[in-house]
Amino acid sequence: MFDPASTTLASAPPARSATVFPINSHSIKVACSNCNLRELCMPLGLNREELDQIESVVNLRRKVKKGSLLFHNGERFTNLFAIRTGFFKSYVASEDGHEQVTGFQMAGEVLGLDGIASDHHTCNAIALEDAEVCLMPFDRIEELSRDIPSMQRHVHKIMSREIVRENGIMLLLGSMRAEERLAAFLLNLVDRLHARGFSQSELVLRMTREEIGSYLGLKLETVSRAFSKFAEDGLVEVDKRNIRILRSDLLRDIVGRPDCA
Amino acid sequence: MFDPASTTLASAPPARSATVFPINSHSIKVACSNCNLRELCMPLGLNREELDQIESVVNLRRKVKKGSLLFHNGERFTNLFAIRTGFFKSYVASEDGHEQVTGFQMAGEVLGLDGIASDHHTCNAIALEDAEVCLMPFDRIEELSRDIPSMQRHVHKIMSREIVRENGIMLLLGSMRAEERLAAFLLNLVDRLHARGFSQSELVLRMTREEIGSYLGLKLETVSRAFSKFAEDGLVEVDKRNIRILRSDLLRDIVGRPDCA
DNA sequence: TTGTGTATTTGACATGTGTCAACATCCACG
DNA sequence: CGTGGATGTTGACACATGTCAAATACACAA
Repeated sequence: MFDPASTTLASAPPARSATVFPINSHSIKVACSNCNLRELCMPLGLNREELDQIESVVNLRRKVKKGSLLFHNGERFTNLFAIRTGFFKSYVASEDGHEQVTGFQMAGEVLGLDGIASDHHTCNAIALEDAEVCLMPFDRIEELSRDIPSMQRHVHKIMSREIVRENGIMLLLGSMRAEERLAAFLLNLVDRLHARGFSQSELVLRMTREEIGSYLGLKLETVSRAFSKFAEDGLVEVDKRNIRILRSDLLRDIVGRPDCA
Repeated sequence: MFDPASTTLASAPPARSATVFPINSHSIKVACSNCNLRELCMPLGLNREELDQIESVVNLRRKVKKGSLLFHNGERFTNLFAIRTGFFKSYVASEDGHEQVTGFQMAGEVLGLDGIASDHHTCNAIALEDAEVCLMPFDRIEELSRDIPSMQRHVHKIMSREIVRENGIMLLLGSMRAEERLAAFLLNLVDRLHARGFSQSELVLRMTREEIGSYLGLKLETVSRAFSKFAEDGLVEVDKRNIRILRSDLLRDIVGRPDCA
């Protein structure tokens, strides 16, 4: 269970259908006021005028094909991106070419916060399925934050939430063993999907075993073995990337603490 | 018994002195305009009036004894803390009692950003030596950010920088081996100390091997062995917590290359 | 002084995960 | 339909790090 007060993300009412439906082939106008993800992206309790202001900022969408980059390390930072549909991974690369996945993002989540620090992105974001994002020019966000305190607070909370999330990942990477990591990962994913109106027990992985492994600090073979172990023990059913969670209680036991990543 | 905080960060004498004037045992007034850490805490290019505004926000200091908590998980969030003197660790704890150190913070750095997300802190911060911090009520920071765009940008950069830092730790924890982690850790520490006017090659560790290990996802014995290996290879001199870096070039090589042992 | 507790180092051994390899499966595309 | 490349599973083995234990040094209090 999640605590509805703790995060606006989790408290959002079901926003159905994160599957992709091509809207138009080019960038189009956005209407935040009609967007069913609004409560994930935007602060609550805005009046009509404030909503209009926001729509003047969030004025473009962009479609991102599966496998293509939304932004990359070194690119100049100008926009934050709110995911409308689709699924992304973000990752950093070390000099020797190793890739470390730093997160998987889904509808209603924000990408690009890393770029604020130096006006250039320091990581990469790639679409794991055809996706659509809303462009939010950051200087306009800052203007808006100066005018609308609830907007300002919202931006701060989104950034702080990312810091807290990464604290959780550090705990995971620093102290958990393979099966604990995978259990935490699955529970976190299914929680976030459930908050968006999807099943509590079934999910489709959009990423490879290797990408999961990179995120969890494991090799793909170890991830595969952990899946097999869970299946053997009757905790989950695994059919390629289709996962059904049978015993989330036992998964939670394995993690030791719920809701970490 | 004035002034325990004069035993500050490291072995070398501070070039840009971080020593404190004698102060009494409770919180006192602050003068940012005179603070030699201003360039770390504050945006550049503020005029007199803006500085006065800031000083009306950053109006209290607090002394923190070695070993005592600055804030803890669950505590209500009201302030950010700018470190004036001293050295902190921040950490999260899992239910089973395991502690994961999430960072070590020194003069000029900011603590408490985790609390913004939910109005409560989600980690703990403890002083590793007698310390002094400036209290910055966050609602006042937000007010100020609305009035002074360079302040707003500064706050955003500080938060983004923390996100980028944690991305780097994820890379470290997810893909580096013990000696690479320790090398990266030492280089990072000495860099930050050097930016504060301390030696490029000498440092005094304010944390135990166990705390280093927690931060790096290693056991204390592994940390100790890595230190011994570095010393044996002539990369560093290790005398308990006094470290002299002899070959930072080779340390850098170790960080960059994932196979060297 | 002596004693107690914490921190650190080092050795011997255990084990979880990585590495390498073989094989199966699936899907995109000719 | 094939067919080749990406993806996933599983086994055998290697090795980096964890675990356990002992010894040392030091700080601090009685």
